[in-house]
Amino acid sequence: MFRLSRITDYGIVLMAHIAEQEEGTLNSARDVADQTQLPLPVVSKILKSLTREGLLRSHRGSKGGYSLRRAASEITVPELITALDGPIRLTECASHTGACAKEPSCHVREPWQRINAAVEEALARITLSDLISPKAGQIVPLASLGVDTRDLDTAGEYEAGHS
Amino acid sequence: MFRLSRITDYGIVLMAHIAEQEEGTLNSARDVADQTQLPLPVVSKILKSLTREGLLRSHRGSKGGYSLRRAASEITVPELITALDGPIRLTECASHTGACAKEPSCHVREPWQRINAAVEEALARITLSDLISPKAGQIVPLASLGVDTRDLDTAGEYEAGHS
DNA sequence: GATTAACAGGACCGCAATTGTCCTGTATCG
DNA sequence: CGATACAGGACAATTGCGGTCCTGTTAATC
Repeated sequence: MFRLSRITDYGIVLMAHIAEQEEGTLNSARDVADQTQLPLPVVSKILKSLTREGLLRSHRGSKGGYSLRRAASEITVPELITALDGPIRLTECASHTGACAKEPSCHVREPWQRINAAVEEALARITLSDLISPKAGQIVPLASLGVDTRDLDTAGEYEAGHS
Repeated sequence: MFRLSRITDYGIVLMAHIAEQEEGTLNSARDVADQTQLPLPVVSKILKSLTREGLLRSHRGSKGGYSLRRAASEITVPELITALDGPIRLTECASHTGACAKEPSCHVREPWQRINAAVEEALARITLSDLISPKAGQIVPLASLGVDTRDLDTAGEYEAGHS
């Protein structure tokens, strides 16, 4: 099933929550768990991972907690996904060439690799701040993403299509 | 891990293979399995599913087999994914509203729904024929998809930044 | 009409991966 | 020194996927 793991789903919610707090706030796992209504152990685990991956900064001890390591506008969705889910690979052989014994007889690999890259690139245009700013709902990503299957050289003939 | 199921991966390979055959050819599961180097039981299972989902037409009996029900150029990637993997939902609540008890406290749902739609839309621009035509590798989809996170109207204030 | 080739539709099991919890450190604040 | 919080794993349980197989049913061929 084509979906993100629940951990990643949660992780993004948590990051968004932290990003919404005033800058400099230290968010304890407990607070975040309470406010997002997610179970504490899970929250704790995810925040630890995100810290390990360099997306959060942690402060130990009493009155400690987590805060963003970079500005929300500098953190992209694929970074979040990669941190929690591992690298984005829609198909098994999407990234590496030569990993599949059936490559000689398979004519689909290379196109898929491009599709994979394309999806990742599309997501990379969305930052954490896009997910939280109330405006973001309208401003929003990809609304009518200008993706085109046909030859890009002839992009002129592609209707500027907003939906 | 953010990926398609193996069944879907295989399914697309199989569909591409069938699409490559001369129109009107009846492809038996055995032939397809042989030529794609995939195990017959799996191939058989997948082809049956694809038939049930209306993407393939089947002919029973000796000398029977499968053929595309529609032209390859009319079959999109999300159709394939949906047929085998179910509807595209990057996150649990990406499609339906009201399924998550935490919605009131969650500020991320709506943006995610858009992202989901956007990814799907991006993939929808890719047809089966894009995956098989030898040119397609170059012409290719999405190569530098013109997706933009910021408001399209205010695109000016966004640093032209491609990475 | 008998035989064979192929699809139809499930039942079924084993493995793997994800979830979620818990426990034992270590650091920091008061 | 005590309380609070993060760090880092170990761990069990469930879920679902991947893959196989079996029993019909349909159609072509001899």
